[in-house]
Amino acid sequence: MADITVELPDGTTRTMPPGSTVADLAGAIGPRLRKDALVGAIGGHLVDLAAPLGDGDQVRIVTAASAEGREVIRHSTAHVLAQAVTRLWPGAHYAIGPAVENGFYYDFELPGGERFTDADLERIEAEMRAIMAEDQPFTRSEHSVEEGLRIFADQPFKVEIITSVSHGADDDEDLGEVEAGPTVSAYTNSPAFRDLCRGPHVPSTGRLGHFRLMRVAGAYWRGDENRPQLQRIYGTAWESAAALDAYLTQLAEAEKRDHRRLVTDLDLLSFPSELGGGLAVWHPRGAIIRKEMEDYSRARHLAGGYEFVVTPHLTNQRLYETSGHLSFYKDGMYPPMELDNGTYYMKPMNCPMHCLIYRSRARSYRELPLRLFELGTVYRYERAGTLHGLMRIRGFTQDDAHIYCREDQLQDEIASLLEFVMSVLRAFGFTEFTANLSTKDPKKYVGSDEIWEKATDALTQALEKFGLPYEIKKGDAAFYGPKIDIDVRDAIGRTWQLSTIQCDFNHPERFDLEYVGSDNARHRPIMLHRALFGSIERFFGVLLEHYAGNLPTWLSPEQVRVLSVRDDHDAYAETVAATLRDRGVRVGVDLASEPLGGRVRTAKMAKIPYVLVVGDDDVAARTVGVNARGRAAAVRGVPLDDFVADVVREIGSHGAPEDE
RNA sequence: GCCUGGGUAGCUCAGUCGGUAGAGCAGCGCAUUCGUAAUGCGCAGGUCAAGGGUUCGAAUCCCUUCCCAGGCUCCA
Repeated sequence: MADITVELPDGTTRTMPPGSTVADLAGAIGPRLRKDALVGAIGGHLVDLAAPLGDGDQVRIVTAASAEGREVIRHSTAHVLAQAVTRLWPGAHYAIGPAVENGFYYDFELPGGERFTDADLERIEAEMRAIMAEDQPFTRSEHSVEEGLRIFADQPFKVEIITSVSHGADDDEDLGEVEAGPTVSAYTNSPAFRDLCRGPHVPSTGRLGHFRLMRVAGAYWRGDENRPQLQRIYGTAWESAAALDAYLTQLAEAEKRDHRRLVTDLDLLSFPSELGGGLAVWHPRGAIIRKEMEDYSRARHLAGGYEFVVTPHLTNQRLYETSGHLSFYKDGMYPPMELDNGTYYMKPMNCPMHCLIYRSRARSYRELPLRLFELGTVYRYERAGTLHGLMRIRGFTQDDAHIYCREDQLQDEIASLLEFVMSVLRAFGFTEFTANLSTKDPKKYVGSDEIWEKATDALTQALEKFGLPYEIKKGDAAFYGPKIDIDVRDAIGRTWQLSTIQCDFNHPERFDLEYVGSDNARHRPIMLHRALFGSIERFFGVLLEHYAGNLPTWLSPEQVRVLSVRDDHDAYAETVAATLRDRGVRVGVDLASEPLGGRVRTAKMAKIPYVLVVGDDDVAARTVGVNARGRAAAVRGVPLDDFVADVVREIGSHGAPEDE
């Protein structure tokens, strides 16, 4: 047999003896690579190290510390999880077990309807470590469909997968397990355990080990709430102990900055159970932050050519019949109130009401674009299990605007909108943005193809203009028009979807909105929906987590706290506070009733940007001792007037003590 | 809505086999007068989420409801 020549990623070629595998190739390149190699990629398709090479193949060796490598590790760890569970619970059925972001899961059905508890995780983890210590090889085998059905005869979920794939189903979930085709593949890592799987896997279980089982959860088979609910075990797995530690540290960090903890610790707001789930009351400190956010938003909107409107929280159902929402979204609305003059609903959105304002009189083309803005509070009956602090809540306030414009204005309007959105988000400390562009679902849409194309173009060009990285989500648009969603990246690298810009060809039609053009004829305007924060509550939560509670000075409820060293400095402390207050600074005073150290600590724990300490020297020289948040040492003897000027400047520029 | 786990003082949590509830922090009072992350002592604080059941006796066992956490599903 002739030698095999393969091409490596750098373009060089290498000739190998016939029958060589990916592992042989890695070994030929270097012993270190042979050791680090986890799987290979032939023509971009991941394969086991044991896979044979073919002449002319383009081959790449994949090591553990790569996205592909981690995915393989996670997938292989999931197999070991299933193996451990079948050892501990003989007769357990295992369903699917893919790699996911940061880890993996596996779904099980235990004999006799038994459930996992948190305590079981420890046992399972120990069993997994034993399997890894046994260093079992993962061996691939291929079978006909009939054979596959026989092998997995006692695994009903596997049988269902094999059956559906062999019938040509193209369910993504199934394809994670097996590839469509006349054969199915399986991996055996001990005589006692075999799993249906497309692979590839690490060469042996000994290559795994930097993992941790995280939690038990219920999950519907096939993600369908009408089908049985399985027991899902989630885990995380990494290529090294260091990577695992880094991940666990990041989780701990995220937990520390959980907004639900911070709102309590900082006394910002609460969710009294008397109100029912998903409804918050804002305490004074939280309300100050919120007011600052709203004031800033209003000021920017005013400057941006928006007109403010106000609409009621309650409406007759006729409105939602006109808008068409009722038939679609009734489930998400609070139930109707039947009154003698009709049926009323809490409003779940502001758009239809803004349309009524537009329609309240004849509109001229000269008025367009007409930008209506409202901090509109809406109520949506989110299902109980979906509520999550401020992030998913039942009563919330949208910074909602609807822009009515002519077709020839669409392009410019969208471009300036995008700029406006990013500019406002930057003022809140976000610097990294990405976007998603959702395009037409060909099966479900209203409006002409022409207008869809025009609007999609306008959105695309705006994204290009600002160099915003974006992904196209084909068919993801609402039926009424294409949209851009903007994600921000926070201080610890998580992304949050905040803003949205949506084209709407439906409302203008349903509300019969018109304007009189320069040609004296009636035309239909285009409507844009856009929210910048999305919801104030959610944005507030995101901000808290982004800053870990250390809000920039302009947003801090208490910007400065003045502490006197002894009570004969109390009067001067009050003078300092009054001076700051006169300049619009929010300032508190903590007089000398308990030791200074304790008062400093209290102020620090409240994350107050500036703690001022005043004693003998300061009274004499009209100075303050400045202890800035995030700074190791205090600065003594700062002239009061200098401090006032600095802090006023910082507030105006949306700065924080940490910036200096 | 579904699965699992929870709900004990304002917060964080302990409470053994079913025998009427405990700590730290916070709060209040008194003392302390102190130069940068916890001054001391004392006091008060509870329908053990709510309702029902079992029991001589329930924070503890059972049922229902509400709320919370993590998932699933959903998210106009």
